Amino acid sequence: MDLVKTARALASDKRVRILSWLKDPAAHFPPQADGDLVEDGVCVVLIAEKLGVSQPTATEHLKILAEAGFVRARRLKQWTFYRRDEAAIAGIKQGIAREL
Amino acid sequence: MDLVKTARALASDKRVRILSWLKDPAAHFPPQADGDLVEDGVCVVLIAEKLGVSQPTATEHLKILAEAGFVRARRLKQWTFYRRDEAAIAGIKQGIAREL
DNA sequence: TAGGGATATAGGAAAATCCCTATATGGATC
DNA sequence: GATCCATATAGGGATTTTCCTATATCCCTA
Repeated sequence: MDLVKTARALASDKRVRILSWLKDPAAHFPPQADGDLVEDGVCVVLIAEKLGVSQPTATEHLKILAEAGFVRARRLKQWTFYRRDEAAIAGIKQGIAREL
Repeated sequence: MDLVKTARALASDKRVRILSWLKDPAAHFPPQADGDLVEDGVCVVLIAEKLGVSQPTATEHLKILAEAGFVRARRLKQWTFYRRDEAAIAGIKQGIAREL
């Protein structure tokens, strides 16, 4: 586990909020026409709107979270849905507990 | 616990290395004339040298670690010694496990 | 295959971080 | 009190991060 890379991903209020929202997507986002909020994840546009940033900025934040292992992207039709990777996050927590 | 502040403190290779060295100061630093490495902590100059940065830069890194709760400063004579705050770090680990 | 919607990439401006030198401060000692 | 050593603070340059607009790409649908 790369502790610095993990920490950098969490060193942003916006990224931490995304992670928090994705714990319970149905409580934080409206239903989607395609893609189940819980099963498939939340689409980039919804995250960008709730975050109050442009779509490219949201994409960039999600990319950083994905590269650190916190979330996974799933492409369905023309949308990309992001959801938490709970198994990876559990591993990250263990890694932090071990290395800190 | 402020997750973003904690993450920012860890979002630097140099600060993570300091934290790691301070787990076992005697294994990483030479004996000090004043101040016990384990009891009192490690003086700023030794940390700056090992880190390969100037003294003010080391001071800045240590300040960031201290403000996030990872280390504590102890002033003895004209030296400032830094040591890990294990109780606080345990709390940080719990906080991360809870909030992530 | 033409059109359109969603996402990704490119490029650049603004802000934050990192690290330096110079200097101020704090405290011990002569 | 004068001096010296360790640390803290000030100020500034270089790099990185953040976020935007414009545009390219991907993929569905007509």
